[in-house]
Amino acid sequence: MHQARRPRGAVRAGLVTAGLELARAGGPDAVVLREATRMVGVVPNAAYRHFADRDELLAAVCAAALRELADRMAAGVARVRGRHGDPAAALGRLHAIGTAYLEFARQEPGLFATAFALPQQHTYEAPDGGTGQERTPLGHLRAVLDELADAGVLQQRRREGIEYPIWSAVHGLAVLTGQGPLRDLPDATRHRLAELTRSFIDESLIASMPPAAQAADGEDADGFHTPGRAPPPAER
Amino acid sequence: MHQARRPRGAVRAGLVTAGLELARAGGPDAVVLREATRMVGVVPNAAYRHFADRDELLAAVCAAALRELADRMAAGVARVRGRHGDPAAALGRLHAIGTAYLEFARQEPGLFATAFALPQQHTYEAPDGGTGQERTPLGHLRAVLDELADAGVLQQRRREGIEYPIWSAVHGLAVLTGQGPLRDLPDATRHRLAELTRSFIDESLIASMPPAAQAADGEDADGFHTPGRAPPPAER
DNA sequence: GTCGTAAGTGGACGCTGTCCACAATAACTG
DNA sequence: CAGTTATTGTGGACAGCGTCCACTTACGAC
Repeated sequence: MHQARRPRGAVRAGLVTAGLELARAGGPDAVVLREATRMVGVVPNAAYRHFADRDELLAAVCAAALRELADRMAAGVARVRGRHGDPAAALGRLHAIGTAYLEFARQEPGLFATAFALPQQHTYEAPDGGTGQERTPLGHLRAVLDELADAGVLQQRRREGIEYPIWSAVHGLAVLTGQGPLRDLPDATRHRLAELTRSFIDESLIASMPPAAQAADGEDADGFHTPGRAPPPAER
Repeated sequence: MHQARRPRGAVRAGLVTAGLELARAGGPDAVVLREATRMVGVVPNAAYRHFADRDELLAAVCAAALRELADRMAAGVARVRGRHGDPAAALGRLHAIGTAYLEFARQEPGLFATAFALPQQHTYEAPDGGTGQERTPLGHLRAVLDELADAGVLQQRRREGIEYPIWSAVHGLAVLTGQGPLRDLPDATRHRLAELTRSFIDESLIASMPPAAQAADGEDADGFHTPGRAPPPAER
């Protein structure tokens, strides 16, 4: 019983899906080639018709994980009401982006770790010929920051490059409280840290935040930013 | 020819040293038990007399890598002249900490990745019975922030918990520009991002930085913060 | 209808982490 | 100082992994 042929590209797509499932369950190290082929129902070597080696499969899985993160960020942004250019709405959208980022890292630790574990080689170019930042986390962040600058919340001369420190702060928090040394903190403390980081960014972003902007807090995804006093951060 | 016995604990220490070497060259995944035993000159199973499994060896290597990072941060701080409590010196020490952190991540990417890749189990308690934060990155950061608060640069009511957003920003930048999607940026851009993040932190930290504090820039480790205009950050 | 090529199979290799039973030394006991 | 015991290193084995090779099959183009 040789070769129960599948439709064009079904095996490749199946391998990526299977790899994504493995990554969701156990991070990048868990995406093992043989197991993926087993899930697709094909012999291990079949994978080598679609990927040069395991790293190339992992690269595809990473790209998929990154896209899922980007999509969740976009969904979080879209959930914030208010017309483009409204200062409060723009700030709410920035908060929504950070919240979506941190929630993804917490709810899908395996996928989050995989999204940023792209192997040495294989940068895996996006197939559609865009500028390459439409559906990436950085692309979404830039769009919101541009809106903040348009709305006058963020001064134009401070706009350039500001996405990197902001991304770093949110990403660093996600990593440290995810797999990092701050991982087994209680949820309340984790929320407190997220709130702390959010206000840290806000205070660096704008000289004086209008009261209306602070009201935009309620627009956040699902009460992730609990205003109640959480216990102070734990040691080490 | 059985057993050319070594002094007490020499094998264990040798395994950790060998593991550290492997981690330095290739990150946490490269610390492979059999290779470490080969370097020590012992049979693979000998490792199981000192570690329950590979993860426990990795945990020890992680702790060593983390300690090396902490020591470099301490060295960077110690290099900044100026008495304790002097605002400019305190700010210089904060900058030195961040610089040391980023330089370690850039010069020793394998060790840096390993330091934060502690396996699921095996938290690896420090043997000396201290409070557990003396020689850790967080401990050093806290000490400098305490000094900044004492010196009046950082308001006391903003002191609590501020170490986490700052750590997150620096760590996030290190990760993103190290193994992350921003890894193959030219050095000049990388420095510009570091400078950008530093001023981002400064602006969130203090309402108005005294001019004297800005002069403390010169105290930084080795001109990592080049004041010259670097090209703007690259795309994606 | 023939034929080239893409796609899947089977078997093998070396490497890894880990387990078991055994041997020899170091350390403690009397 | 003699004998027991715990510690440490050895040898051999196993399954699972990534990867390579030679072979076979089905599909699509001419």
